[in-house]
Amino acid sequence: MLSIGELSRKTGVKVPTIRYYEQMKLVTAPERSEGNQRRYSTVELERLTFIKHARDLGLKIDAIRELLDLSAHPEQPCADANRIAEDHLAATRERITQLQRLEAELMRITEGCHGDSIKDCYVIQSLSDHALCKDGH
Amino acid sequence: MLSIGELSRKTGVKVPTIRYYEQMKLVTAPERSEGNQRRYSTVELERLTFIKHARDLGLKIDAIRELLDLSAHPEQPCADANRIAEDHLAATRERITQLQRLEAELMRITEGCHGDSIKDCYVIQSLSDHALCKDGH
DNA sequence: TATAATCTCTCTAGCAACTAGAGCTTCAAG
DNA sequence: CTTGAAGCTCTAGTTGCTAGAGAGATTATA
Repeated sequence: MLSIGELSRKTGVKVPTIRYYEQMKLVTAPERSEGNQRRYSTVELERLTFIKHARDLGLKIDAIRELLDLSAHPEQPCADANRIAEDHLAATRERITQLQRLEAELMRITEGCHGDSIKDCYVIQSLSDHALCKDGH
Repeated sequence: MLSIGELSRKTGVKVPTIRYYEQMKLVTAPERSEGNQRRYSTVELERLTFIKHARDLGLKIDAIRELLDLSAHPEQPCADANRIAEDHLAATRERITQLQRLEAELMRITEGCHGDSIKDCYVIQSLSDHALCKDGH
């Protein structure tokens, strides 16, 4: 039986976050000690490891909840689990593309500045005047 | 003189967001009509355009406030403005790298799944067992 | 000028996913 | 048996908005 602190150390999930997940019903409320402290078994350790890993991958709480529900029904087809992962992959790719566009513009802005006082600072000008941008964002 | 709705249409910033920015002191409280409605001049239009552009680039409210303060002092050196933009560029690049690592792992996970029921679904397994990951995240 | 349709006003509350702190109780080591 | 760390519940704060209630203002048309 693990205390919440030990569970935290083993999973890398902070103590208040574990309690938050319990509130959000991502993890079920564990047994309690005589003095009302949480005591976890390896079942909960595994479940929380799963959650941590999924969160590190950027999955939203709702998506994780869905995956946990799915994994509770081992005989069902896994198309749904795949769909969740693929949706997230697509969203991740889109976000990367978007950030790369921003990177390009930020480079242009920071490299373009050769004035030395604000009144002819390219950074400030670029932000004021959208027409200086190369692409429409 | 523009009403808040007109300002919204011209800048692409939603009406409640404009009021929110006023509360956050990103834009100063404008004049009011007889009947207490906000009336904006082109000064505010430009300022809000600046803000919108910076937000689209992903800059945080605090960074934007700093840039606005800087642009109010045209005779000061623009090194600070450059630093803000460069900091943001660095953060953006880091985020891209991070997302690319996630993309790789998500690909591995979704492509690896050839089972047809949850009990041997690679997606679920990968999330449960961190050891299946190639890199340490 | 009356009236209807559309804006706008303030205020409060909610979102995601936590984090921080107050004030208290319990546990484990020596 | 004491003491200090860890745990408990509860509330409120974070960021950048968004939604809704219920009231008042403005504008276009009849």
